[in-house]
Amino acid sequence: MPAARHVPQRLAAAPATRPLPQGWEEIRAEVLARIHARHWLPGALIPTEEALAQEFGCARATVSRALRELAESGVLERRRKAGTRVALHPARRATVAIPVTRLEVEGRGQTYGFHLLEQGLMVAPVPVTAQLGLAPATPLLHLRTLHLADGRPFLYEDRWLNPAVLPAPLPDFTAISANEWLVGHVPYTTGDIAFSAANATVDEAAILGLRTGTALFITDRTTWTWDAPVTAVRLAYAPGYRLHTLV
Amino acid sequence: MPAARHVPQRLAAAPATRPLPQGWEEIRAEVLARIHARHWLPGALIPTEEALAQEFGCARATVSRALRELAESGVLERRRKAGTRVALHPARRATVAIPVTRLEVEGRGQTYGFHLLEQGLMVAPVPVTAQLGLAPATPLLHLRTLHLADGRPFLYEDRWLNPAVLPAPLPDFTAISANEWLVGHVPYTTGDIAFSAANATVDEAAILGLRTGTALFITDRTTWTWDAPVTAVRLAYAPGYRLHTLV
DNA sequence: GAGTGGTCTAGACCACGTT
DNA sequence: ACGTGGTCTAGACCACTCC
Repeated sequence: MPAARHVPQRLAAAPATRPLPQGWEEIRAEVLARIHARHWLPGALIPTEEALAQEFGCARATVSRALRELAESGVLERRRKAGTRVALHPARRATVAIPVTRLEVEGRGQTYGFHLLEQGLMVAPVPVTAQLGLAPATPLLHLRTLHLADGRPFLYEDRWLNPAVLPAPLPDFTAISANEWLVGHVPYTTGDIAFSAANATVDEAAILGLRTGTALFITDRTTWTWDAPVTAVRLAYAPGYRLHTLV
Repeated sequence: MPAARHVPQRLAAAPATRPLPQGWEEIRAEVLARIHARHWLPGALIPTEEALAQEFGCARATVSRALRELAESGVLERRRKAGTRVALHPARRATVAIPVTRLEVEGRGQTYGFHLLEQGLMVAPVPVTAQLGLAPATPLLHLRTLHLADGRPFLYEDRWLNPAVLPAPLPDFTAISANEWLVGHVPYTTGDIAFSAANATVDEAAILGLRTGTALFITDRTTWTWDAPVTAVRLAYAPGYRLHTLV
């Protein structure tokens, strides 16, 4: 909880108000409450940081922190000079965690395992090189891995690695999954992730032990380190997988 | 860009270093660069805020902002007294935007439309009431809506609304979609979202104009206002839909 | 030009968790 | 107990953008 020292009293006190919000978290809650109470309507301008700071008897920076968080979660829209508005079309933002597969499995209390199905340097299909922004004929390291939970197929991973940007001694990918080695050895800075659904192909069904056509949850990820592409990977999850938002 | 005034010069200047990072964004980039250069290894302690502030010649609050952002995105792990470490198992966090369906369609340059397929007050299935934390026999408002893009099926929405918490004059849901009315009239404070894949049922296939068994991208959302449940909704997207992360 | 948010500073107190 | 991050303050300058 925030400190309550040095609290300047409002001179123009509203009669019998509830206690002032303390700290940026309570201010954020208070603003949300006013929006929810339809005291501040969608699209409406809310008071300036300075006005709110005066009302709450705190520094402007504290109000700023609260409003910034709300703007980052899509509740408010802020522009200099124009002020702060309640979002009219709240494209709410949600955060998802993308853990290493081993931890994802172990987090469910299951035993993790994996099989490297294929490994080889080869020319990638054009969609892959295009996605990575590489010349069409660039040879890439292709790894296909089946991840297991309690010995049962959990996730089929089809990965292309750019050998040009990998640190020198490549590991034995039958001993450590590419997934896990990468996060420890190529901390990435940017990436793009897309989620979708697809019917299992004949190959995917065979690998995952499913009937052809089973609906699979798909994650496509492209990873970059500064400006060099590192890896493009497609993850196909066995049925039952659900990706949850945080909090 | 941040201000560069009042920059205290480092007394113990390292010889011929590159210019100091200016502002919290550049500091964040510098920290990321050191991690990426494997100067700071996964699991390792990095200097304290105070030490970095001294090194960069800025206030501690500026370093704090940069490190906080990195912690929020999963790159660093911070604990009081224990200090700040490079995340050993970086469960990277990604943010997705959840817009109103109409805007999602219009954002693709397509024309939006919808049909209300069913509307009625009825006892919800047990999984739904359980998900909302309501008594099993609670009557809920059930809405089934088909959203269209350029006249073609885009999204099938199966929604349960808690009438007890809705503002008094309910709209004509054939004129405004529940999706859109809710965001304008019941700003929510919390919610849980899960993404998954499922084969289209016979009904879903008929509604969306697909073959039974087609893989659908599913979003399940539960929404609360403070502590009262508002709505539980299942969205089934027509094939081709991809959910992208921001940035 | 002027108003608003965005950032920075220097200092301070506090909460938490390791020791 | 003590070190580290978390937060707050009061003031300042700046960037952006609307008028």
